[in-house]
Amino acid sequence: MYQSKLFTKTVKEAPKEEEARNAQLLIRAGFINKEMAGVYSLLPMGLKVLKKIEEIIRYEMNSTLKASEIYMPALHALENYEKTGRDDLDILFRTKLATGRDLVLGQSHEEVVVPLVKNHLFSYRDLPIYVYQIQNKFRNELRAKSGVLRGREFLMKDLYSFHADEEDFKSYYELSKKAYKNIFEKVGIGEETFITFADGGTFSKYSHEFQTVTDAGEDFIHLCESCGVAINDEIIDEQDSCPECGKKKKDLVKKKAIEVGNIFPLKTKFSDAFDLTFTDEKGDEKSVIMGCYGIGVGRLMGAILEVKNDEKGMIWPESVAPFKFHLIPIGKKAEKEADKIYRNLGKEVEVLYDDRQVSVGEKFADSDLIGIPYRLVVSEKTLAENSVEVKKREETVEKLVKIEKLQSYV
RNA sequence: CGGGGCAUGGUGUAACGGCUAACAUGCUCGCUUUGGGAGCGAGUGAUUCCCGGUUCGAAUCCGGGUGCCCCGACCA
Repeated sequence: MYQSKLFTKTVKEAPKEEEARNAQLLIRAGFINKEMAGVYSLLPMGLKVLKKIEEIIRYEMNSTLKASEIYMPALHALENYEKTGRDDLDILFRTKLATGRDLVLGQSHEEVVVPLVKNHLFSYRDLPIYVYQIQNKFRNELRAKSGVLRGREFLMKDLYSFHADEEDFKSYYELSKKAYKNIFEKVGIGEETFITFADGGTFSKYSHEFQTVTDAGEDFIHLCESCGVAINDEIIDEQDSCPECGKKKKDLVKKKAIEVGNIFPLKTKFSDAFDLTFTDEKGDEKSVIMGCYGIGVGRLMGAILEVKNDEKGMIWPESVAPFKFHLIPIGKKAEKEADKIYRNLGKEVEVLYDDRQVSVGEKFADSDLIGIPYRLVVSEKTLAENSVEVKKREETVEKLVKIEKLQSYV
């Protein structure tokens, strides 16, 4: 893409109202626009990053977890929440139809997916069922905070599983841990992200969260460094030791972290609320066992950024970067060759081509801010060697690479 | 929702109750310049968040709103 065609601009200083590192960088680089507290527009490069994260999630949902993607509405009937007892949640955005019927904006989709599945589930032969969606959620938070980490409208992946018995649920739940681990590794924060025992609510001992260690986080976890599992601070008082390997509580390390994912055994809480049942092999009617599995997609983008940045700007992992290469010509004489390189590389990978007539310093500063993995500089100097200077964003060393060898980086 | 802070061109900041609200940056035009946010010149851009009050006079003081940020509470 030609940088001159990008309608967004970078700015030197973030608005002073943003203190969160993720919001400062995303706004300075023109990835997002703030509409109000906790509500952001996604601009071209921000959207590209988000779409890449979505695709990584989709792949794991489809291939590892064999789930089917659907898309449910944001407008929900309040009646459904009366059935599950969640109609008094204070984070619900409430609204009405013109006819007066009470509605809420969806903050989660159990109240929609269970009646939906009820229309398609009758026999044990129909089970298990796995459905997921990637969709905006609305939560009327008393306090939005930390940039994109806690918004009032935000993109979320939510998966719901339906099982005939506890064993079948259990094995799927374990598989979901694996899928989640794959996702966080692929987006580049595998080393900082830990599965964490958390409160299971009234009907399960535990749920599990995926917590990314960063000072920007709003949770505290107690990390067991021997087995790489953590315990959420909210349940630490009930524990004597690591539930995974038995290491003593006093040897766990307390860290600040952000919850990027959560998986939750629901037992029959929601299926019972809507009489979601099936007929088993013996002809008996039984309740369906459920699980739900969430990932905050926008929050994940923010969490990646909190982990991957330096004083100059963002450092995107290649898997989610808006572009792979940032091509920068210096001087009139380099432009012709840069055009040619852009045409060749651009056929195979995403290249942001800085074709703007601005000073070198500005190009470099913007390049560091935007944080594309590979910076390619073409100048009279490099052309004398028939080369291009290649620099990885996360490294300080540059090296000259012959133009014909550039293909090996694709 | 409890506590604290802030609000001035697009952005970042300045201005004793008193002159035409200043500076930087941005943007426009011209010249110049191309290996780290370049230089010179000329322009442009503001209902000082809103409503009310005090005063001869309010960006500045007072009252009430609203918005934003931070701490806490909350977070199936």
